[in-house]
Amino acid sequence: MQIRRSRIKMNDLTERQRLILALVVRHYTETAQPVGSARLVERYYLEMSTATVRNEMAALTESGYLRQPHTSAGRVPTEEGYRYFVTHVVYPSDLPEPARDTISHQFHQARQDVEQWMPLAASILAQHSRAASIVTAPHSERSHYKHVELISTQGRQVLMVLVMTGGEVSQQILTLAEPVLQERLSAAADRLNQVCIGKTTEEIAAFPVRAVSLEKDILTLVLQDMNHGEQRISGEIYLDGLTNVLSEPEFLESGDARRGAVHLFEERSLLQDLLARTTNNATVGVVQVLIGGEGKWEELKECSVVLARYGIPGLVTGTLGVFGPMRMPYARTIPTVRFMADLLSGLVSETMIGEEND
Amino acid sequence: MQIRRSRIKMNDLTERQRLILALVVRHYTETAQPVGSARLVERYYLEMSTATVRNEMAALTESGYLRQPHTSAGRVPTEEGYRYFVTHVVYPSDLPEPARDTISHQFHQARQDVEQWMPLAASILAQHSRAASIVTAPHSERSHYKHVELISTQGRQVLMVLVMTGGEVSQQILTLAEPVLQERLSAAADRLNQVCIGKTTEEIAAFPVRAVSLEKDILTLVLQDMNHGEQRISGEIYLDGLTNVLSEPEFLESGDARRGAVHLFEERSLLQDLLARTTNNATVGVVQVLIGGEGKWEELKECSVVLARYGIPGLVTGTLGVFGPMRMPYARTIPTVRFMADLLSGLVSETMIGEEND
DNA sequence: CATTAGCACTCTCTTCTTGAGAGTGCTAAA
DNA sequence: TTTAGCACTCTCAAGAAGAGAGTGCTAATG
Repeated sequence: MQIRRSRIKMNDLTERQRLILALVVRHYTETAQPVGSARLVERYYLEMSTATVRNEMAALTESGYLRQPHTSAGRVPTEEGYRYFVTHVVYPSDLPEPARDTISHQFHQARQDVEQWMPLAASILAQHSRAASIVTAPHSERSHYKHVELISTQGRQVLMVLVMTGGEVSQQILTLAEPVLQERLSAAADRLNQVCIGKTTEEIAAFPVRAVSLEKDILTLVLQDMNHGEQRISGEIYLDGLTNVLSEPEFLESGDARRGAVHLFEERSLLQDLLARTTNNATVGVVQVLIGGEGKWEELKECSVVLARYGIPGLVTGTLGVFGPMRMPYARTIPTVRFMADLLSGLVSETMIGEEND
Repeated sequence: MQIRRSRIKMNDLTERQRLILALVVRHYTETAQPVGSARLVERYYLEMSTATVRNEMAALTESGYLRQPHTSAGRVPTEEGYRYFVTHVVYPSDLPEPARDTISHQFHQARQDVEQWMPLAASILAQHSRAASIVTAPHSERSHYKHVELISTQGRQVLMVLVMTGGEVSQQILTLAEPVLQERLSAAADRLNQVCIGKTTEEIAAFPVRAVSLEKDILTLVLQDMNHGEQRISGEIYLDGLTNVLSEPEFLESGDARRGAVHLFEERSLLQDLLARTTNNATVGVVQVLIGGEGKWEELKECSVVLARYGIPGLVTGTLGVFGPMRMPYARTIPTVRFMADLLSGLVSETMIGEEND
């Protein structure tokens, strides 16, 4: 909004105001209660009187960084307040050693089991951030054909399993005009595999179409599948830790907030949209903080989302992050998300780099 | 409990008592409010006075089928009351034609896309039962090897994709002692595929172990994967419609109930346990109703679960069902679950029957 | 003898009142 | 510029009172 920009200049706060803003944010994050001048002075041994703090708070309120739930209550950070806190006060810091070790260790346990990586990442992220986590599987921007397998089932139904060079797998049912024996299916698959291996969608689409009906049908389906995969913005979405969020007071009290959170978690298309619109052009490894839905998402009105992309830029990437109340311990959450993104990027590089080697 | 058995005889209710119990259940299911004698007479045009109804209600309360939240409130069905209702009053009925058509139609849309079957089943089930749905992917009790694919990635890491004859797919990372070229990997996979195709875990395990190190490693991993698949009780779990349940008054008001429901939905191992213990020896197509956790599941204290197994008995089976408040429209939910189970059974037969044909 | 009208009684739920507590803003002094 | 002092505001919890819904019991009825 323009009003916002013009009314609030980035560095219009004195050192002392920044301190007080930071302390209000910190105290509110911990207690979920509006914080008053007296509490602040007492709790943090401030070397000024409550009246001084009151004056500064009045100034911060005037500037739009704090607000009062009602006339005679303490102060609560506004969206702007959190935003200022995140950009100007929380300096990029690394996750402390012990936490890094724990996470690395937890991850190392499941190194072999590819299928466990994503749910595990989601679980660890949820556990360490004490919020809800969102992790998408790494997704290739270009698919390279590796192998197709045709499995005869009943009569004219054929199950097709398509494997890409990154290890992505997709399945489809193909209904033929007439029953075909497994041998013929295998032969067809073999021929296709020889011709298509390592090829991209465009390369396969450019093949001269042969007259052989069975192979043509399969090829069409293969292309459709590969295209479908490339069209999608992200891989499968893994979620965890919804309970963490729902037990925060914001969500216990407000039925609206709760509905929003649960809805966000159930409606994958909503999540897809959120991830696509916020991290689409984001740089890998850079943490983005979305506070209060930014007017675009009604469900996120009282929430914040901390996101980062991971993977190999331009090749395979995924998104991961955390969703919680606006009153979130950003100082801990942001480094956690960054660390997890780096960790998964490493994992993806190790596994997927072969894609370009064939 | 023994007390329960001895105090309540199955058919100790008069026709009129059964009617009143049924009406209390029905009215309470609709309104979520304790039902009083006057309401009942008025609402259902009963040809008796409120005093008579009061007497019968007193009798039903004495027998343990109804209870009063407090002295001067209306009646609410007890667990026993619901149980009696489900077993003696709701007679097995089919889902009405229009609902069947709608469901079949919705399903037909996604016939080709195997990967959409399970989430779609969960979504439809949630939508039609207006509760939360639980669907597990069909799971083979015996795995038959179909094909393995080895994909060279970085250095010593190899991605293995294993396909079974029902179309099940699993992936693992294999770390070799030294780097191996893609050609050698493909050759090894080819040899393995020729030898193992169609074999079960036991048959493969019985092979004389060759000295060739690479193949041996792969074979070990293949076996481990197949075993792992057979050990699991069910396939992946798909959930939907948690919002439906959470917007029921029971869950809006009681934080405990809400926590229980969300916890059940997040903790897959809990669900696994629930499904395993209730439907393990169940007959395919028979609907089971679990009311109030039966003392075994704290999380289900105020909830009911309606479950059925589907698939081909002894070969591939899965479980599907619905989870909601104890105050559930069983007369609609039970036929819906049964119909969905039959539908999926059909689908599985069509697709998977090939398993025995090789 | 089962059924029913009549009635006193019980318990919850909502609304209103009241007082304590926390916090503010303003003014005037240091 | 900072701070002590103070009147004022607003919420929240606890208690009081009345309405409403429903019950159980008793005595009358076909």
